[in-house]
Amino acid sequence: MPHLKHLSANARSSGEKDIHSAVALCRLRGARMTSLRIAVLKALWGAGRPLGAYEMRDLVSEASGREIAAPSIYRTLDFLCEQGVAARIESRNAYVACRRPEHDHACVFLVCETCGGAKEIENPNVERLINEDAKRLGFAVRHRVVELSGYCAPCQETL
Amino acid sequence: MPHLKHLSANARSSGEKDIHSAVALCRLRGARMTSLRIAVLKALWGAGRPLGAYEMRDLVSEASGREIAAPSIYRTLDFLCEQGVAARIESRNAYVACRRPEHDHACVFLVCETCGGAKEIENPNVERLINEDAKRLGFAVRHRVVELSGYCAPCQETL
DNA sequence: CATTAAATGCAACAATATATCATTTAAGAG
DNA sequence: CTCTTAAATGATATATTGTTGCATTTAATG
Repeated sequence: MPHLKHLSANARSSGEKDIHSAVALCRLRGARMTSLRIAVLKALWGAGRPLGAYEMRDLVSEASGREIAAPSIYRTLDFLCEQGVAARIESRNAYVACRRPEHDHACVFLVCETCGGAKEIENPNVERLINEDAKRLGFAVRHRVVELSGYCAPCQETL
Repeated sequence: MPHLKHLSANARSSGEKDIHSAVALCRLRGARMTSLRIAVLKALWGAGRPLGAYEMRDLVSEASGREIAAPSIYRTLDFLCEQGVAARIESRNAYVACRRPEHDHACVFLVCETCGGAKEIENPNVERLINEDAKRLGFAVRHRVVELSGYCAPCQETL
């Protein structure tokens, strides 16, 4: 495996297999996996970090050899988020491939302000506590956003 | 107290006193509380719900009788957030007055998709769990975003 | 192959946010 | 009180992010 030194740990560990299983999951649900959707998903996995919509547009446009317009990218990203194979980082206006494609999952994202990387973790206890708060207030939760920004371990060492 | 039926519960309960204590807190820290900063803070308290920056610009412009430009509004909102007397709702691109002005607080916001209202609660356990996760990963947290969107109790009854 | 709903292309535009530099304001020193 | 100086604001332009509306293409199904 040569020429991998510029790829992040996330990108290195994300093989074709992960994308294929994400694609398969969407297909199982009856969703159409078009070439654009697959291209966007590949770009997300390949980046291994949150990508802005316009950054994504440039990547996919270059990879496909033609100009993809912003609305197509936004629609595609919306679709991937609905399917749970991607997630939007609200505090960054950016999108990442999601490791937990089950629907309505509650992830915690840790976003590094230095390298721009995002780590996704699960914490059922956080989800439970939050849901308890909501229930106590009679609030019907449709979507959860739990994001931490700061400095990841590698970036702290570099300083 | 006449003519209050169009104000939200939040707005009703937010008197001058709250604003004054927020202003006093900022002053104690050595911050300059200018007329623009106070006007923006008043608008935030008065609204009792998250306001977008441009919505804020229109409100403050009308109240002051002259056009305030977007950059001034953004700078002012940034300042109020740094002081902890306001908070940004990332998933809404909006700002609310903050009931817990202590710095580096971890609030949970419950934002209603129907009425646009936002309720702010504290949950030290959520904060603790999140911090434990971060610590385990060697991640240095600088900022936390915990936001729920869904339907508040009153809006559920209306349906 | 025809039908049809979903997906995409495309152009314009709306909403959100920032950069830059000139000007004003206000706190503290003398 | 006036001067000095740093902070805050004004003003203009521009960058970035996201959406609307409608025409066209694509792909699943009969």
